[in-house]
Amino acid sequence: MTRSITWRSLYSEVSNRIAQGVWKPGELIPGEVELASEFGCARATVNRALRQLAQEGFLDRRRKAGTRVALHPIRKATLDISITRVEVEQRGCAYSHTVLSRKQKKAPTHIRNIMGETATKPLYITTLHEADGKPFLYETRWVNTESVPEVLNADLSQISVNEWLVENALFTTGKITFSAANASEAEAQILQTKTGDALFIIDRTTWNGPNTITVVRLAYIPAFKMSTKI
Amino acid sequence: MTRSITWRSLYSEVSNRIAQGVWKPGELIPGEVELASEFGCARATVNRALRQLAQEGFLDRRRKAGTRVALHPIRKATLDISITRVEVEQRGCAYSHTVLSRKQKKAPTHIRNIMGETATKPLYITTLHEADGKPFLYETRWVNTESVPEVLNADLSQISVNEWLVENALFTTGKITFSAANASEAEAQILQTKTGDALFIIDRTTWNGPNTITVVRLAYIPAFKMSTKI
DNA sequence: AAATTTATTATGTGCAGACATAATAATTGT
DNA sequence: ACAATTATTATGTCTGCACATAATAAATTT
Repeated sequence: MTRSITWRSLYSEVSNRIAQGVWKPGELIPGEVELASEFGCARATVNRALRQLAQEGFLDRRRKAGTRVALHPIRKATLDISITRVEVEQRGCAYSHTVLSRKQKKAPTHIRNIMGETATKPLYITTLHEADGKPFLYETRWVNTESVPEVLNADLSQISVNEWLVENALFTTGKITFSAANASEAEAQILQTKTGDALFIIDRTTWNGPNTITVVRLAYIPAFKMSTKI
Repeated sequence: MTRSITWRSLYSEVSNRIAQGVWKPGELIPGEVELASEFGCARATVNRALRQLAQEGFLDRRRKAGTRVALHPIRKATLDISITRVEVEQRGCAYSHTVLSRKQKKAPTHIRNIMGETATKPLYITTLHEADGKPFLYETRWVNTESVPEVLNADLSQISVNEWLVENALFTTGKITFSAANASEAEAQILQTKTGDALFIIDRTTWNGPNTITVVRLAYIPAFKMSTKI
C-alpha cells in the first residue's frame, strides 16, 4: 500500500510554492477542498498544514474569504526564555551566582505602580550571575511577598531566585521588554565593564491571574547577543 | 442538544490546573484517553488542546512516556518582525524614510563571509526611517545582487528597501540577533543623539534556500523598546 | 548479569463525515 | 439609493475510527 500524504509533506509543498513565488504575496490560494483533491488526501490534513503555516505568519486565513499568502509576511521570531542557569550552560559555560543583596523594603514608586499598592514590603534581591566565573548578568528583582510569602524562607545561595521562582511560583501571564541602556557606574562595577557601555536589558513582569509575582530587570554584559532563527 | 466541549475550553481547564498547581511541574498528567472520557469528548479534541499547550511550552509530551507539566516552563516570547513602516504606524506615528546612500561596491570581509564569495558587488544601501519626522531607525543593508538583480532598478524613494525586499524577494530562512551597542559618532549624528548612547541593535540575515538575500543591521534610537507578552 | 529481542503503550497522524461560524454576496424592503 | 435580511461559502472544529511511531517495559537469549 502506498504511503498516504502527511500534513508535513503538504506543509513543505505549500512552503515551496510560496518561496518560489508560484503563489505570490496577497494572492488567494486554492481552497481546502480543492487542495485535498489535488493532493489526494483528506481536508483535515490540508487544514492541519495550512493552519500551521498561518500560525507561523506565512498565510492569512479568513472564513469565507479564503486563504491568502501573507502580504507582509510578519515573521515571528520566537525567543526561548529559560532560567539563567540553563542559558549559561547552553553557551557551554559553568554557571554560578552570587546574591549581592537581599532585603524587604518599601518599593519605589515605579515598582509600586506595577505591583500595586497592596504589595507592602516586597523582597528586593540583586544577584550577579556568572559564566565560567566571569560576570554575565546582573539581576535586580522585586518579589511580591503577598503572592509568594514562602520566598522569605527560601535558601537562595544554592538555587537562584530566578530558578526558585520558576519552580515555586506559577505564573499565567507576563510581559517582556527588550531595550538597551548605558551602564551606570554601579552596574559597570558589578559587571566589570566601563561606565556608559551599552547593555542589553530585559525587563520582565509576571503575574498569576491578577496578582503580580515579580518585577525583574536583567542587565547583560556588553558582549551579550541573543539569537534566533526565523 | 447540549453544546459539545471545545478544544479551547479544555485548553483553559488544563491551563488553570497548571496555574493553580493542581498539576505541578514535572508531574505526569492523565493520558488523552482518560481526559477524553473525563471531559466527555473525542480524543482528537484532547489532543488538539494538549498539543497547543505543548507548543507553547507548558507541557512536555513524549510518545509512550506521556504528558508532563513542563519542569522549566521555557516560556516562548514571540516577537512579530514586521516591516519598519508598519512598526512605526503601529506606534501611532507617521512614517517616512530617507535613502542616505546607495551604491554597488565590494563588501567588507565580514559581510563576504556571510554572503559568500560569489556575491560580487552587492548593493549597499543606508536608510533612515523616521517616525513623525524624527529619526527612528538607521538601517545599513547589503543586498545580494545575484539573488535579487531587480533591486538595481527599483525606485526606493517611495517604498523602502525593507518593504521592497519583503514583497519582491522571498526568503525561506533567516537569523536574527539582538544586542546593544554604543552609538558611533556617525550613528549618533544620523539618529540625532549623542555619541556613546546605548542603541538597540538587530542584525538580520535572510536566505532563500542556499542563496543569501540580504544582510541588514538596524540601529534604533535610544528610547526604543520592544515588548511582547509571554 | 548483560545484551538482544519482543511486547506494550501513549502520543502522532490520517480519514470521512457532519455541523458551526464568520464573512461576504445577493436579495429584499423601505 | 440605502438599510436590513437572507443565502452562500470557506474555514473552524468535533466525532469515531484506524493505523503509525517512538519510547519504554518485559521477556528472552547469551
